[in-house]
Amino acid sequence: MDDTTATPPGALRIDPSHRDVLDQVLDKWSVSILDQLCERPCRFNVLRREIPGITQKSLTATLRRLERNGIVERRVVADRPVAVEYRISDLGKTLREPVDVVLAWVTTHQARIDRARREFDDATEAAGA
Amino acid sequence: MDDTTATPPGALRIDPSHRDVLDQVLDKWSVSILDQLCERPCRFNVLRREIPGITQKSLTATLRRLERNGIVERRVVADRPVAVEYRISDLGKTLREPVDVVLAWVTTHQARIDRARREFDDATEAAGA
DNA sequence: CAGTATCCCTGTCGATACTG
DNA sequence: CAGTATCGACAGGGATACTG
Repeated sequence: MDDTTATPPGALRIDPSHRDVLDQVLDKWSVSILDQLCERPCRFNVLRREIPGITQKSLTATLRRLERNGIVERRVVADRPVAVEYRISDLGKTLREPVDVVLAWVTTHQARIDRARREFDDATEAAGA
Repeated sequence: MDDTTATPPGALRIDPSHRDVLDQVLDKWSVSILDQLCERPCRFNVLRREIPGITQKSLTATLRRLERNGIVERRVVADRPVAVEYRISDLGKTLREPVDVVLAWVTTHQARIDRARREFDDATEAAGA
């Protein structure tokens, strides 16, 4: 059945600038940071602790990139012992829904993807052997 | 204000396996291939032509990965002069909507993102100078 | 506390050449 | 036509050390 999944006429096509935005905003660590900052504003080391596996370097780089793209806001709270707070921007809030849609897709289809992978790997191995 | 930015109760959190799927399925070339195959099944060199900038190597690698994840199906059509057809799978069709949601987000907010980038770059440059 | 600076390693990507 | 094989260039990411 060529059901209604069939490509809607107005289907979107990707172009390099789209790619560029996706790379900057949906990369390895951005989604985790987004998750965290959607819950509450956070200081640097809180984010560091809440996101297992991330290094200072990657955290700094990702925060900078998200800040540059207007997704998060950086704000110096105190300066004696320096304190910096990151919070989600209004633009960033709008990103949450699309990301959740994608994550929901992953969750929904994960079992099927895993199965596909196993079958592929088995078939490949069998052929290769 | 500790407003209603407040995470909706059911908000999704990312985990490593989600990350892994996103990397395999929303990477540099996958979306373009998805776009193309959602329109019609294609042969290797047709895809190659339709997707500007992609190399054989990347096309092969991306198609294999998508095939492994059950997103596209590979099918040998003829074998005298070898002909191979790639088509979107049922699972792949379900990926289209989430991807379109993300692309729609990019399209909607691109101007704002561009502006944010310029402002950030200007501010950074001013500070750096 | 919140970074910056450096080194190094690995994976990725493109270009090129070759094959069934 | 549809790939595979190989190589060199390069960016991303981690570990470590240092700083205002």
